[in-house]
Amino acid sequence: MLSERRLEVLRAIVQDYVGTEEPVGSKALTERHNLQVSPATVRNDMAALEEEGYIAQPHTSAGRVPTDKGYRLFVDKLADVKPLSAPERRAIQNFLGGAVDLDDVVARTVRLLAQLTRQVAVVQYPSLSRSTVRHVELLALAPARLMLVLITDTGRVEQRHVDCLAPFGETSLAELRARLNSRVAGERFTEVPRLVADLPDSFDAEERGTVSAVLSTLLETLVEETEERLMIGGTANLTRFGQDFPLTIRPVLEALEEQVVLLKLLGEAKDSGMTVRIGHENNHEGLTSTSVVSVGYGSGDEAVAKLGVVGPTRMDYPGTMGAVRAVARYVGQILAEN
Amino acid sequence: MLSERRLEVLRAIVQDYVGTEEPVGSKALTERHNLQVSPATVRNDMAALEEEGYIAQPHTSAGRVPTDKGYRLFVDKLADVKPLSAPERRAIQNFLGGAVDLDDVVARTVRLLAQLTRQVAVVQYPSLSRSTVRHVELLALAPARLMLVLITDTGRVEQRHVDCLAPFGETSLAELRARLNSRVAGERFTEVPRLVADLPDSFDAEERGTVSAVLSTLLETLVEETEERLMIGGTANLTRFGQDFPLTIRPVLEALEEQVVLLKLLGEAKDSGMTVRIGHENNHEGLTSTSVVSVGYGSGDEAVAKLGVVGPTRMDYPGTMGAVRAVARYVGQILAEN
DNA sequence: GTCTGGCACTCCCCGAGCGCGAGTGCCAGG
DNA sequence: CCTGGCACTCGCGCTCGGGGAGTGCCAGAC
Repeated sequence: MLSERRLEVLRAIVQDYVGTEEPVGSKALTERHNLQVSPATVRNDMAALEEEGYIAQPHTSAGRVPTDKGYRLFVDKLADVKPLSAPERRAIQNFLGGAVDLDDVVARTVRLLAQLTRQVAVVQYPSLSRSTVRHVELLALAPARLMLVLITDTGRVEQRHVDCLAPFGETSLAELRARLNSRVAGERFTEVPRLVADLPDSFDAEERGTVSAVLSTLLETLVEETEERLMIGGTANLTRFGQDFPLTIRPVLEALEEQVVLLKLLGEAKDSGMTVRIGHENNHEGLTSTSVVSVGYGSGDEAVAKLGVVGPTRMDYPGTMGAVRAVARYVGQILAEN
Repeated sequence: MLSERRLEVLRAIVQDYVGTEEPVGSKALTERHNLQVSPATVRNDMAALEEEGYIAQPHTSAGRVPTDKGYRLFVDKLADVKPLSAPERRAIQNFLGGAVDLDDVVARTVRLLAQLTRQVAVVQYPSLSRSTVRHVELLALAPARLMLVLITDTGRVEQRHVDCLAPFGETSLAELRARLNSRVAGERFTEVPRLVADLPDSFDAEERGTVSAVLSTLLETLVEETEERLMIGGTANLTRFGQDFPLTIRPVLEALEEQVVLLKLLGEAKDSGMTVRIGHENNHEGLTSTSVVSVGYGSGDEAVAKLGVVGPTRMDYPGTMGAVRAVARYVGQILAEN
């Protein structure tokens, strides 16, 4: 077990390194933090911390740098989430309040997060699988072609075309629309398959094919994982990463473009509470020198999606966590208001 | 007026510089292109080209590099659009053909363009102002709250909430829906205001307020310029820019994040035919070392939106133009099929 | 007039060498 | 267990010089 002071030294190293972006030495530490001990003592502590794998030196006789393990300990034990100031909170509320629709909410959230944290922001659209159905709309585009529009309680809209074998009358369409909605409106997506299973039975044989086609399109839409969308912003902040550029920034940009990677990352995070994944914990080659801070958000108690930021492992964790948490809360509020 | 050979020299300089990314000298030129003249002659030509401002040297006694003016001449007079190969075209068609909805079409187009050109791709969503209305849907969310859904011929869906002063019956709602659609379905957005102007008159006094509210929300949606959306991809390709990184890449990323900037850029491009804006022609500080190749696309003869790529001024113009044009064509086809 | 070969000149790039300074590990003493 | 002292290490930045690619100019040939 590490002594109290050694933890204090680790905290100081993390803080200084995050601030200066340069390896920190024993002398500088004692000067900037009042540790009440001499540099030599700190050196001994550092040697111990290095032994345990919390810090490392880039070269012999250089200062120390926290390792992923060191950041992990810092986040778990040594850092408190830093709450935002009142003006900051007001600004968030004002900014998000001006949104006109879901797209706009997400877009504004991304901008906001990127600006607050000065890092890359990622916001997932409210997930279909955890939402409920607000309304299903059916339109005839052509005699044998329908459009299915699915509207969720979070305001998300999905649309699909359905080709019917036989023309489908306006009366039948109205009936199907009415029955469909009376069954699924307000229900969770996961319940829908069960609720509509016997719907085709109540239609004439000749209409049954089309009804089934509509239903299967609907079900497909509900489970479609590829439709887990997200929005990214603040990539320009990547340029503040370091100066060893192409090597660092390239794989990160590539990872960010692969929405699959990000969705997986967010998916692996805890459903409730904040998740911080540091460096190698991301299990992704391009993201070994980045950390991801994410948290769920939703209109009610339950999270409908996640948002977060991606930044260098060398980031201001308390501040970032504070911003992420605050933004998630306000987004939840905005969604609840609609 | 420049002689034939001097133009040939300029073309060779552009081609070599694009290939090697290094200033090109007279000797290398004569070796790689069979100009049938000696380096000394080429040097004279180069001096003339420099005099005219088509090329420049980074330092005394270094090779020459094309200027924006040089690229401009190259694009206008010396280069032909390079058509894609048959396999490439088939690949495009296959890839785009798999799209399930408009979002997917746009997303796939972005990926495709980025991959083909190895540059940053930008695709504008079909513009509302040039589309026609396919359907307007009205749903009652609550007694005094409606949702307005606007579906365009390009498959785009916009939704807005409308608060009514007084509850609005289901019958009235159906009537409004029917009348609204019979007037505007199939019409261009620009016509809509005229077509619905007298609609409130045909309703009872007490319903008129709500009808007006719905209409004004509809009109707002139609003119909403902020809703000109676009999608970006391939930013990782920026890392191939050069090695003097932070300085080059930073402002470009920032410009790309400002969708307003991009929309302005695309907006200034010609409506028909391909537009190439080179370096300073973009009138944007962050984009002085990038060129934008853009073209309109649409389901019919007329362009409903634009797409293009952003890359270094030192880019393969013929190839890029070929890819952009081909992709635009196929996207148009896909849209027409729906 | 136009092209060519020759020649002197310029200037960037690259690697070697060097001093400085920050930081370390270790040790002896409090 | 902490502290001050001390020798050592090693990366960084600087300068310096050689090599090479490229240029401009000029005189001569076609």
